[in-house]
Amino acid sequence: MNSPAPLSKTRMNAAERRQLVLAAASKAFARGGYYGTTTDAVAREAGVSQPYVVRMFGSKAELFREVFARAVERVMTEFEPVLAKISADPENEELWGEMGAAYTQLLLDDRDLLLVMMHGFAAGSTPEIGAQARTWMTRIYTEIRDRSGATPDQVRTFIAGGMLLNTLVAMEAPQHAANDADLAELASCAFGDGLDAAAGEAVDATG
Amino acid sequence: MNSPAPLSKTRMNAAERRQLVLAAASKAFARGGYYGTTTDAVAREAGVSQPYVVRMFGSKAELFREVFARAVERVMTEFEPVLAKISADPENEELWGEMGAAYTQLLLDDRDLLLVMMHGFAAGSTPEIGAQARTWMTRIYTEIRDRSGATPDQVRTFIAGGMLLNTLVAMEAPQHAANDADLAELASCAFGDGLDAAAGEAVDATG
DNA sequence: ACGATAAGTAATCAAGTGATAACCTGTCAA
DNA sequence: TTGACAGGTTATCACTTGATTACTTATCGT
Repeated sequence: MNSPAPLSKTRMNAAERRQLVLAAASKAFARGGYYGTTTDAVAREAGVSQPYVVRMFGSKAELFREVFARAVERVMTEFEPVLAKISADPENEELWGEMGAAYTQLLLDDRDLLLVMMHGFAAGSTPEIGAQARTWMTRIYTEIRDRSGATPDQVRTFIAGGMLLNTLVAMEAPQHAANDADLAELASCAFGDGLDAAAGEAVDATG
Repeated sequence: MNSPAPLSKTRMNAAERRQLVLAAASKAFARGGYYGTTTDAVAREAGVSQPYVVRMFGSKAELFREVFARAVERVMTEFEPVLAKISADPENEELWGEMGAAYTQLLLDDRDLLLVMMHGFAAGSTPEIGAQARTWMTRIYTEIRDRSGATPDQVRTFIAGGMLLNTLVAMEAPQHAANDADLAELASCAFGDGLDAAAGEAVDATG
């Protein structure tokens, strides 16, 4: 299937290589989701052989689980300081904007994380993934709720906004905003400022 | 691959059969998304042979496009009367609740529609699907905005709520709410009333 | 009756896919 | 030096999957 010429003869220790493969898998799964991504694509992205990827994680499903978990954990970590602020000053509605900004920033920083997260949720009807997806969604919800002391509806609204952002990124709305004023309006409304930075280079109208 | 014994010798005309296959495809794609669903699964669901499905629509991608389009169109149709009301009485904030209720009702009525829609959006990075996904998202946005006369942010908030509902349904949150009080709280907050009806039979904790 | 056309199916394929087994080769302790 | 283990790869498999081709058989106008 795939057998990249080893770029260098020097070897990595397993832990290092593992991180590298996880990063590659994150990128690959972000694009295609669970079913739409082959282990070979991950391997190529990582610059290793396909059997190595499979053996390293046992199975494709196991690999996805790990990538999924890392993504959610990273998101939660990024929320942490803002949640601390909200916890200290619960009345300050403005801090929710800061939460949104944190999410948007993460998106600009590493969109793959959020896309992986979304694909995990979307593949929730697949039993192997679904249970984990529910667990993570619950964790996200309770963490935000408990740390912020917000009402369920406040938390719901925030998470909902995140889901829309994920969706817009998944359909590459920012890249195509230049060709569609209405889509641009929705995107800029959802992303707030900093969208322009996110857009990167636009894509021609045929895309 | 699949060759179901013809249940009856009587034939349908193509148009009828087409609708039947589209309904089956809707169900199948709702579960697995684009990549996670085989044409054979669609065929089995429809009770026809796999080659027939492919030939009838030209390709799997074409079939999905049609299913996707029907789903979005159906959703828009369902919004129509409520949008008319909002248009006539723009100040009445309560009508947005009615929009949400319309969406929830559609969800209870035929969750497949919304799941297909979501999977279409989620698969947006696949070029064949992405362009259509963006077109539809734009259509939904402009339609709601123009017919209601609402601000972009009002519309954004509404669509965001829809995306969360889709996600929760995709991960089968209602069915598992009984086993997880926090997930149940989020779900009941997102769905509003009528969730209990949606839950149907719960599923044991291993699911 | 009959033949043309539409509504299907059976058989088959080439490509792709996750996984396994067997093998190679740096690296490092003794 | 050497030998053993960790870090990889090559080769290969069984199975799936979308698609194509060729065939069968209802149905209906004449």
